Amino acid sequence: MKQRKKEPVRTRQAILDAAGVEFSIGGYSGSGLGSIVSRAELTKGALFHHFPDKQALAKAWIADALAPAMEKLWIAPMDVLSSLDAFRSFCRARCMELRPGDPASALVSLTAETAAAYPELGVALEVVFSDWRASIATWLERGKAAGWIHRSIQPAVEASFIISVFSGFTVTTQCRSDDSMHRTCASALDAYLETLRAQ
Amino acid sequence: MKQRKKEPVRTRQAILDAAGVEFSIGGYSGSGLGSIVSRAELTKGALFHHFPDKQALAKAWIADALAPAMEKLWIAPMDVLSSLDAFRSFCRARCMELRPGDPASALVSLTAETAAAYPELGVALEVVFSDWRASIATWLERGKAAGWIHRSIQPAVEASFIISVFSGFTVTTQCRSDDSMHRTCASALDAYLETLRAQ
DNA sequence: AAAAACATACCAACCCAAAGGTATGTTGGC
DNA sequence: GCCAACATACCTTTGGGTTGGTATGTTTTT
Repeated sequence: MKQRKKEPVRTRQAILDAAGVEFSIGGYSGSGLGSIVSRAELTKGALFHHFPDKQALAKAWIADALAPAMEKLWIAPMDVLSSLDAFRSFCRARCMELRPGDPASALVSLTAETAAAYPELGVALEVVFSDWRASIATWLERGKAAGWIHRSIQPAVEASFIISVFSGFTVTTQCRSDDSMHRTCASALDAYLETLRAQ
Repeated sequence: MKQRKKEPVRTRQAILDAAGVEFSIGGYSGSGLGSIVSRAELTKGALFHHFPDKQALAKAWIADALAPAMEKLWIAPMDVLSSLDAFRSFCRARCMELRPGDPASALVSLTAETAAAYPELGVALEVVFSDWRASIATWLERGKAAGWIHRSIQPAVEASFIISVFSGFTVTTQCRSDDSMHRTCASALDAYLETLRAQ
């Protein structure tokens, strides 16, 4: 029996990575465990050693891969944005990159697909949304305190709105292969963000 | 053999209805043809007589059920909205009703799930989006001409944005069972729409 | 008008591949 | 030696899809 070197953490990560690719393309129901393990060049034995079942795998992926990816690409960079214009160009950049591989796109697609049928996954995904939302709310708070965000803005409500806008973009841009829709979305968001400016 | 009375159109519709329920809950990959026909109290024979395969069934449902439903609930009512305030309360109402059964919710969820993996379905869904977008753009045009929408607004861009906002709402409201998120979304959209007002 | 001929609508049973998951190994490493 | 970390083989169910037939209309013929 051809047995590979034993590297549990590496193996686990390989499975999560493969699962991520499959989930991002085919969604949850559309991704078979067979495709996942073969993509990772492993076997079901390895998979079921690390995860009790498919849903647990998905939850682990959400918590251990998707959430960190969101943190890295969409949340952490906001810490250094100290003006509305900086935020706007940040949003524009994220916007133009919205494609199936992007963590935000995966987050949204998976939520849309599974939240109704698999409440447990919905909860796990909501956690990620929640962090995202909170980070934007915090940023808005900072902006209000520093004076570059209008006083009338309610950070919590506004953050929910912005999250929804990005979520919507990931859906509406999904049908088009060219990036005309991406540009339109980026422009529209840009125009909208201008309304947050302190006068 | 127990054979029901032959009512092809009724049968076809029953299958489409059942498919709609299943798709709205479990998505495309998550819905089996078995569940669909059993829900319709029919058999696979009936299904495959009316539709060549699963994808064709989905496409037929999109064109013959989803699109009309969108037209009826989200598009046609806009014809009689002759002020920004009327539009705002219309949007608020649609917003509060955003749940898995709503056509917009199904449209968004299915798009998020299938657009990447099943381009043909993506095209069919894009058609629905396109009509929706066009109707809002037209409404904005009317508003500009009549003077209750600000001159600087670009109807096409703005329409895309509004569609995205609704799409995003269907996703972000999906995890929560209570309607707190619905209210937040409705309020945020309401505040946003105010910025379209002619001064 | 009735019967024969044809076409449509549907059912029951089956097929095979793939699904998620289990049981039973081996093997590397402390 | 022993247990964690894998591999192999298999099991059961469900997936989409087919097959062959039968009941029901509809049309044609006489």
